[in-house]
Amino acid sequence: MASNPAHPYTTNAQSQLAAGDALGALGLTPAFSPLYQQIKGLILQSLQSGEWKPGESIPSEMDLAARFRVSQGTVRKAIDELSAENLVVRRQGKGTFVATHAEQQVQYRFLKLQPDNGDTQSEGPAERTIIDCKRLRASADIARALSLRSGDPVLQVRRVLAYAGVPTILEELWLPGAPFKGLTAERLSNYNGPMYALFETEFGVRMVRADENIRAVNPDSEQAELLNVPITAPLLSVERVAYTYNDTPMELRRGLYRTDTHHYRNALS
Amino acid sequence: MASNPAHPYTTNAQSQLAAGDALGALGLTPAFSPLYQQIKGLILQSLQSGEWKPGESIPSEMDLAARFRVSQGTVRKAIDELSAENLVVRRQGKGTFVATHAEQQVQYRFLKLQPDNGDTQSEGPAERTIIDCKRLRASADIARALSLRSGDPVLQVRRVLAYAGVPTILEELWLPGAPFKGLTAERLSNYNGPMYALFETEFGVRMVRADENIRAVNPDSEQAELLNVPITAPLLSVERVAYTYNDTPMELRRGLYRTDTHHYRNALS
DNA sequence: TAGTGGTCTAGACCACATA
DNA sequence: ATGTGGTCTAGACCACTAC
Repeated sequence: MASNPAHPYTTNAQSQLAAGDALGALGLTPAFSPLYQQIKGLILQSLQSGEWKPGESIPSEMDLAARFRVSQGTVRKAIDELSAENLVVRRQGKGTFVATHAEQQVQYRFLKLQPDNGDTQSEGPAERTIIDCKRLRASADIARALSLRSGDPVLQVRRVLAYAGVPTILEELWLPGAPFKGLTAERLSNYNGPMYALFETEFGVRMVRADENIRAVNPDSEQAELLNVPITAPLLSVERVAYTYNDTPMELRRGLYRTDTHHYRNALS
Repeated sequence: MASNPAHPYTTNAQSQLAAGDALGALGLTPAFSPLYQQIKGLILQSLQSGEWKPGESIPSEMDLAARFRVSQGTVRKAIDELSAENLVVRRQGKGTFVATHAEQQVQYRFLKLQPDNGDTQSEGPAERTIIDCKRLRASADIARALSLRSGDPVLQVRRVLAYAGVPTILEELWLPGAPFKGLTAERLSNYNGPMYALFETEFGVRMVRADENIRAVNPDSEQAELLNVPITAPLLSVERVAYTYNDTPMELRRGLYRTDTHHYRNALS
């Protein structure tokens, strides 16, 4: 076969095979997937390995294209998907940046509670009070949620979030012990900002997505006291499992939300 | 200027101006936007005008490219966005289809309540019972939500949804009177399927997105009786505004959900 | 076999940010 | 002036579906 000046897909097929072999060498199924998906996977690995840290810029599309030996358009499509999944943020003229919970604009990305008078647009809670931070052994349900074994070491944190002096959210959260070694109530109290930002900068753990299960419940007497409501008050129970890369669960969080002055907002599409 | 064999962006700019003029003729701001955004807008108009009906296929990318005098890639990017917004569904080898609430696969798209034991994956409620369907005048809050004036005619529907014989959802919904003229309790009772599918086929109204405000509340005595719970039971209050094309609100729905055997599931990313 | 959407490339120019 | 992401085109081939 003559080497025509333009036969893009031949080049493509070669790269595809090469990338497939790379995946095969990693012990993954060499199942067929488009080139840009494979490139996306490679970029994901670099994100996960910490080659580029949260807030930093990743190499330009041209650089990545050269590195992976594919066209710039293919890299672009890979980054398009990463951007749609909120793993990176593109900024025209500046570059593509690793997403972070520490940025002002998308702070408290996972907190859907908003004040009823929507003028103060989705700002974070004004006051945060740590109740305690204990080292425990995982019970069966905690272990299941975090993909651990019963009895594995976990950290339990409890705190209250208040808006304008009104305690509104009571949170109880569990973290796997190993990745969060060294986390104390004091460090949590001293940190001023979203807890997920602290996880990124201090422990290198980046939450990329989460699932929430929501119910209406009544508080027990201790919860009622902490939230300053009667035990007959209906409250939102929000159970969240947050995941880092590779769908690895890294946090179980159980929140009780007062919804007398706030509401949980959800956009459906 | 000589007509070079390849000067794509010149062609592009011409088309851009042409499309811009078309928009201008419609009285819209001729503000700059990329060609594919303008094409997206034109496709959206055809969807809205009913040129292609829910469930039908729209013209192929090549046909649309010829129609709008742009490249197939530009049409593709426009359809990409419409697909991401769930307005159309692509099927490889078959075509691109207008999305519908009547399809088996995405039925009850807006219903986030799921049974606690996730084995029965997000199926619809088993039994639906219409309580009543009245013609009323819009109160101030109903009017505001539906972008009507106080006193405008609206329809109010109330119904109960049950799972395995257990009444679980009590819904009260308001619709603008004009578009839904002729809707009766009988027609609702006879229809077997999602209410949004009936809206599409019988009234030509397609809901494309919705916003929900969620709270924890206690029922009043009537609500408690209909749901077969004590008035002290905490319930989820889900207030939804559903929109058709052009962000036009077409339904206000207030639901009370029992969350003793079900939960509201939300994916955050 | 033909038609559809899906992938990939190559190259050009635009819009934005920075120096 | 340079480099980044953003847009647009043209053309090729792949994967799926239907006839």
